[in-house]
Amino acid sequence: MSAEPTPLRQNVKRRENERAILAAAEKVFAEAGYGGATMQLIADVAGLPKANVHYYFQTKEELYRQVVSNIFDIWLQAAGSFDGATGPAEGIGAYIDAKMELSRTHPDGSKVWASEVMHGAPIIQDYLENILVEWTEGRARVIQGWIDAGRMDPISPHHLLYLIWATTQHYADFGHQVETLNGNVPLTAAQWDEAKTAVKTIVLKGIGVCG
Amino acid sequence: MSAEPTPLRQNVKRRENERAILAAAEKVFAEAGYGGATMQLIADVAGLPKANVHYYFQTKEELYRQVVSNIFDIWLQAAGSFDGATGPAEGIGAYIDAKMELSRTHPDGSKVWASEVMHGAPIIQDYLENILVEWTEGRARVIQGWIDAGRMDPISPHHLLYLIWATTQHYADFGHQVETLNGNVPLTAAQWDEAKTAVKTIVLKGIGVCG
DNA sequence: GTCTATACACTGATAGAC
DNA sequence: GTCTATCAGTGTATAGAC
Repeated sequence: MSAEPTPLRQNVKRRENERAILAAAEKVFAEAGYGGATMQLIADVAGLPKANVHYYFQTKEELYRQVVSNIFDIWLQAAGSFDGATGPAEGIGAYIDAKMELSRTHPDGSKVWASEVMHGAPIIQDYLENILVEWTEGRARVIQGWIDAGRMDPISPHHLLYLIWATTQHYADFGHQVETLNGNVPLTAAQWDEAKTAVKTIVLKGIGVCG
Repeated sequence: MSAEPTPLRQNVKRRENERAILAAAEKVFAEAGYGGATMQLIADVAGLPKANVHYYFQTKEELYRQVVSNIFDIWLQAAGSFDGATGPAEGIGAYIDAKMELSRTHPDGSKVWASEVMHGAPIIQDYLENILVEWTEGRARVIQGWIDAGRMDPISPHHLLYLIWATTQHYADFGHQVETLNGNVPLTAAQWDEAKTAVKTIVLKGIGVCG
């Protein structure tokens, strides 16, 4: 009934397995940290024997690096909200929305990223020093331009960005604490909207933009 | 020359060793996470044989619990800035200052706390559900009182607190990223003041308080 | 390509001499 | 109280049958 595995089929299987392993790894690394995560548990969550995980990703560190790398890419995509904005209200507002949405849909990725940075970014220091520095300086210049044009208050662009990163990612990284303070139930869709509105209201008004 | 160890002397030695172990543990747990930290490394940093660490703290988990517990206490002390404030400008401003100062002087503790919460607070969930919930609800009522009195904008107190926690702790938890974006050098005293001012400016203006 | 069995290193914890 | 030596358990990684 079933045909012999063709090269195409094998490639499909390979991609499926790699995706399953990466998804499982993101979850396990987020829940247990790099040191606490085990290849055995990642294999179990992915539904594969441990040796297969090592077949696709030779070492634990290589798998971890791939996970962190994927997260960083997603993170950078949200940065697009900044570009093509006609002013601070639109640009910063859309950026906050995008990052809040990422915290809602991708909490595990955010946690892995936070963990990596908290431990001194041993794996992705080169990303930080190159891509992130470049991105940050570019956006800081955009913000400074808005300030020079009198479209918002003279706030240090870097500290403004830190405040936005910290607050939006808090809903993912400290999601467990937020849930506990919410009576041990996850935020509802309405509460997520409330959070987005509260953050945007404070930030935009705080930098002197009407909204 | 030296006298026999008296009970007093032994107690002093005991306290010194415990303090050294706790300080080393905080540092190692912050840098490597719970799973990545080893009793051997903690012992080395503390300058003691590994067996001695086990003599004072029977298990790794017990030592970790003690570290997290200490951090939580320090965290709650900063909360005092809120009490006795005559209004939102003073209360929230002082609270931000206190939390920023904690991030500057106690970054390791902040990281351990963040790591613990990110992994679902397996050790200190009872603290969260009791002490933190109580503290948060109490302060939320204070803020709501200021709102009702027309002294600040009608912002959701919980989301305001999350924004303050996230932003102030970001300078500790993501200190490595901040440093990288600062040209690979730590923030100077002047830059810390700049950060404090930026955060307070955005938050206070953002909630409709003149300052 | 897939999976079982296993080598090898390391960790938390403890026993027992001092 | 202190420290050396060691055990039991677990982790990453791989060899080799299929």
